[in-house]
Amino acid sequence: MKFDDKVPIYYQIKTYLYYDVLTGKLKPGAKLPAVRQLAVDLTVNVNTVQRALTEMIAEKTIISQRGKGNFVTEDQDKLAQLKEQLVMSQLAHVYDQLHRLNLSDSEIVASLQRYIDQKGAPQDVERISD
Amino acid sequence: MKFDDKVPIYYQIKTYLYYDVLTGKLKPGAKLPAVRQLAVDLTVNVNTVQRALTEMIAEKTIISQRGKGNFVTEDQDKLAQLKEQLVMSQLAHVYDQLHRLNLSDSEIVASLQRYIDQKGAPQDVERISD
DNA sequence: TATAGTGTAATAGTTAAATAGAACACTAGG
DNA sequence: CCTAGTGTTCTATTTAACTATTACACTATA
Repeated sequence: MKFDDKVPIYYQIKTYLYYDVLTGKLKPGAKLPAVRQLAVDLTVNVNTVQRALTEMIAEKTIISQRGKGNFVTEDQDKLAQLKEQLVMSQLAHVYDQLHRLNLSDSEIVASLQRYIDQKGAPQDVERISD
Repeated sequence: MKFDDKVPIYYQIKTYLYYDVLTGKLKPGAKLPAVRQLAVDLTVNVNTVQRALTEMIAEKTIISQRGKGNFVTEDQDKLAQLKEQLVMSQLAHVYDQLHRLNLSDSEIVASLQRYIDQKGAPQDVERISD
C-alpha cells in the first residue's frame, strides 16, 4: 500500500480500515484479517497495525477477542454515526479551505459541480493509441 | 498558532503561507515578515520556518534576497496557476473520499449544499480522515 | 565603518514513529 | 494435552522532525 509520508502510517491504516468498514467491504460482525496478515498485506510492522487497531478498539468500532480475532462492531447505529461524521468532516474541511481562498458559498458548490461535470470529459493528455 | 500533530509543522507553515499568498493577504512582490519574527508569531523554531521557506523558494513562489528579506513572487500567472491547482486538489480529494463512501455524484453535491445551508449550527465532529 | 536587520547554515539534543524480534495470553480442534 | 492460530506486550534500535544555540553572509544606513 502507498502511504503519504506526511501522515503517520498507523493513522493512515486507521483511515483505511474505517473506509473498509463504512463501505461494507467489512460488514458488521465480520472478522478482520489477522494482525500479522494485515501487516504483510500493508507491508508494515505488526506493531504499527496494532497501534491503529488499539485506537479503533478503544472507540469500539472494532471488537477484539483475544485468541479469536478482531471483529467489526455489530452496532449499526454506531457505524451510521461514524459515516455521517466522516462525511461531515470532509465537507467541513473542503468548505473551510475553499472559503479561505475567498470563494463564496455558491462558487464553492459551483466549482464542485464543474469538477464533477468535467471529470469524465477528456483531459488534454496525449493520446497514444486507439 | 495551532498545529495538527498528524502533519509536520514545517509543512503546515508552508500551507499557511500559501494561503496568505493566494488570498492576497501577502500581495505579489510583498515582503514577508522576517524569519525570526515568523518564528515568534508561529511559536516555532527559526529552522522550522526556514525549512518551509526553503521549499517555497525552490518553487519560486517566494524570492529570497539575503540581507533584505523574503518576497512574494511577482509572477501573477504562477500565483493564479497555484491557486487553481490548490482548488482542484481540494475538490478532487473530497470527491474521491465521498465517492469511496459510496455517495453518488449528485449525493456529493447535495450533501455539500446541505452542509452549507445548515452550517449555522456548529457540530463538534471529530476529524477522522487524513 | 560600525551596527542593526536580514537570510542561511551547522551542531547537538529530544521526541515520536516505525521497525525487528521475542515473548506472553488465549482459543479452537485433533 | 498439544499445537496452530490468534491478539497483546515489551525491549531495543533507527530515523525524521523539532528545538536550542551559535555562527556566518549580506544589506542598508547612521
